[in-house]
Amino acid sequence: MSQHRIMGKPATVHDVARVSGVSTATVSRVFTGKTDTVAPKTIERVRSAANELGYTPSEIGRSLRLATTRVVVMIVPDATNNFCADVAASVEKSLKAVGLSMVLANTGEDGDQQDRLLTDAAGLRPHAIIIHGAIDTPKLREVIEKNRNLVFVSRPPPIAKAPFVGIDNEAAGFAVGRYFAEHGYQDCAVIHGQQHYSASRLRLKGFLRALQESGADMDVIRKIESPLSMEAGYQHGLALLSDDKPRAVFCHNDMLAYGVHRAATEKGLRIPENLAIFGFDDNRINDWLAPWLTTLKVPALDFGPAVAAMLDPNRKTRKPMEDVVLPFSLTIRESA
Amino acid sequence: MSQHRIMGKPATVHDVARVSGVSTATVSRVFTGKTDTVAPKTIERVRSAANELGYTPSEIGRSLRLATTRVVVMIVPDATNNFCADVAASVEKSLKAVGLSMVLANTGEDGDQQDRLLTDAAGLRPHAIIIHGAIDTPKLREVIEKNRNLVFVSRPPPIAKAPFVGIDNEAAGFAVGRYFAEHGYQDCAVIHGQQHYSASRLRLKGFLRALQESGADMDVIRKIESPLSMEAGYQHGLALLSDDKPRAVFCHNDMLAYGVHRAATEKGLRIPENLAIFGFDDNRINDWLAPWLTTLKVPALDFGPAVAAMLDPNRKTRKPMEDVVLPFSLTIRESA
DNA sequence: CTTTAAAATGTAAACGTTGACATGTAATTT
DNA sequence: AAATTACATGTCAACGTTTACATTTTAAAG
Repeated sequence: MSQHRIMGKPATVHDVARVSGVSTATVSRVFTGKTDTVAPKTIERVRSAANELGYTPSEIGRSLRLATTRVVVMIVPDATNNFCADVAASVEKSLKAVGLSMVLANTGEDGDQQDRLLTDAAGLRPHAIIIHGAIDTPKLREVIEKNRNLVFVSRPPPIAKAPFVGIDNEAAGFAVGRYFAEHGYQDCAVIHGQQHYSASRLRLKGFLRALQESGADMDVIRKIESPLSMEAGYQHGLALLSDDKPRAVFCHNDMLAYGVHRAATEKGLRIPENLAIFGFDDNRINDWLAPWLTTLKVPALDFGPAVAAMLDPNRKTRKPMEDVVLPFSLTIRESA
Repeated sequence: MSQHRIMGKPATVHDVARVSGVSTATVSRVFTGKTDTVAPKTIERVRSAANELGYTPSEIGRSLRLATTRVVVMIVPDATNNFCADVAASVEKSLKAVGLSMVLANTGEDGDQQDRLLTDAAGLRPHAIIIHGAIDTPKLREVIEKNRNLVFVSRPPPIAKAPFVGIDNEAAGFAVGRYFAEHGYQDCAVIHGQQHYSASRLRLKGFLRALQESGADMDVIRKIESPLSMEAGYQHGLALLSDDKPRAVFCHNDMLAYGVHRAATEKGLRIPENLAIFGFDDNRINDWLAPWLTTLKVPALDFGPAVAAMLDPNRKTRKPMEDVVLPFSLTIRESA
C-alpha cells in the first residue's frame, strides 16, 4: 500500500482501471463480487492496483447509479437516555451486520425538530427511517403515507400503516396495575409522558384498566403529565410527596423513577416500605446503581435484530414488514 | 402538497423543472439559495411545483457533483456508556447546527472492528471522521497520514498529526494523584484501561508522578489493566478487596467505579470511610444515582461545540485545525 | 427607435458507479 | 478446418446535481 496519492482526491474506478490496464467495468465487477466472469489473474491485478491506490468504492457513485443507499436514519428522542442508547446501539450493531450504516439524530422530544429531521432524512434517500419515540404530527402522518420503509420503535405509529417493533404497551401498563393491586397500593400516583406519545397513552390505559378490573378500591390520587427526565421526576416527586403522599408511584420510565427516588430519600422515606417506586424500561445500569428499583423490563437489546431483519437489503420477500411484539417482564427489586 | 407520486421514485430536479416550466439550472439555483439571479415570481413557481411534487434535493446527486458530503462519521467505543452517549449526543447536536449529519458506529473497543469501520467510513466519503477512544493500530496510523479531516476525541492520536478535542489526561491523572496524597491514601490501587489507549497511559502516568512528587510514602499496591465496564470493575473489586485491601481505588472511568462500589458494599465496606472510590468522567447520572462517587469531571457536553467549530463547512480559514483542551475539575462527593 | 447594459434563464458537461449489450478471444465440437 | 460455444472483457448510457458559459429577455440610456 504505497503513497501514490497522499492527500489528493480519492482514487476512482477509472484510476484503478488505468493502472491495472483493464476497463472500468471489470474493476466494478471485481468490487461488486461478480468474480465468476472475470479471470483470476485479472482479479489479482485489479486488487493490487486498488491497493496501491488506496481505492475504496464510492458509496455516492454507487448510490446514485443504483438508486439505493445503504444508509438508515434513526431518529431518537434522546440518545443520552440509557434505554435509548441501548436500543440505538443494538440497532446499529444489527444493521451493520447486514451492511447498513446508521445516521443518528435526536429530536429532544420536540415535534418540530422531529419534522425537520424527517425532511433532512428524505434528502439522504435512506434505505429506511427508524423512528424511536415518534411524536404525532401532521408531517409524520404524511411521511407514513409516502414512505415504504419507515419503522416505528417503542411507540407505535399513529396510523397502522407502518410496522412497529416494541412491547405491547397496554399489556405492560396492565401488568403494572395488577402488581399495584396485588400489593394493595391503594393510593397511588402515576407520572406519565405526554399523551400524544402513543406508548404513554397505552401504558396509562392498561394501568388504569388493571386497577379497575382488580375489584379492589384502587385510587389513582394523581396523574401527572411530565417530561421523561430525572429532573422532572425529582420536581414532581417533591410536590407529590408533600401534597398527596401516595403509597406507590408508577413512573413511565426509569429516569423519572430516579428523580422520584431522590425526592423520596430527601424526605426520609424508605423504599419500598414507605413508598413503592415502579419504573419502566429497566435500564441495564439498574442492577448496579438502582437495586431499589422495581420496574418493567423492556428487552432493549432485542430491538436491533428485529429491526434489522425487517430492513435487511438481502431480504428475498417483497411482502410488507410485520410488527414485532417483544416480550416484557417485571423486575422486582426490594432491597434497600 | 398533493399526492402526485404517492410511492414512486422521488421527484428530481427535472420533474420540478418540467412542472414549473423552467430549466433544471433554475430549479437548482432556487434550492441552493442563489436567489439573487432569479426572478421572484419564478422562485415562487418553482417552490410551489416542488411542494406539489414533494421534492427534496438529493444529497446523493449533490455530493457526487460537489465532491463533498455533509456526512460525518463518528466512531465510538461503546455508545451505551453514559459518557460516550453524552459526548455523541453533544456532537450530533452541534454538527446538525452547522448542517452536518452524523453516522454513528461502535467499535466495542475492538481494534479490528475499528479498522473495519475506518474502511467503511472511507466509502461514504465523509466530510470528516471523528474517532472517540481510538485504538492504536497500523490502519489507524495509515488513515491519519492520508486523511485531512480526522478528529480525535478523548484519547489523543498516536502520532501528533491530527487534531484532538479533550482534556489533558496526564494533568487529570496528576490531579487525582495529588488528591490521594492529600488525603493520605497511602495504600492505593488503580484500575486502568489497556495501555494502547493513549488516555489510559497518560492518566496513569500523571497519577503515579503525583504520588511520587508528593514526598509522602505513597504505595500503589496494585495496578490492574481492565476493560472499562461495570462487570470488570465488580470482578476486580472483589479480588482487590479480598487480597490487597487498599484504602483507595482510582478507576479510569465511572463504570468501573460502579462495579467496585457494588463489590465494596457486598463486602460491607463503607464509602469513603473504609474505601475511597475515585472515578473518571463524572457521568451526569452520578448526581442522581451515585452520590457516593468522587470523580474527575470531564465536560462531555462541551465536546460537541469544539468539534463542530473545527468541522464547520462554512469555516473560512484554510489553516489546519488546532487542538482543543477542555478544562476538567474534581467532583467531590462524600455522602453515603 | 436604436444601442447598450443588466438581469434572467437555458445548455451541456461533469462527478463515480454499474449493467445491459456488444465485442473479442479461446476452447470445444462437428 | 470450419462452425459453434463459452468465457472474458470493453463500450456507453444513466443516475440527480451544480455551474461555467451561452443565450435570451428586459430595462436603461442615447
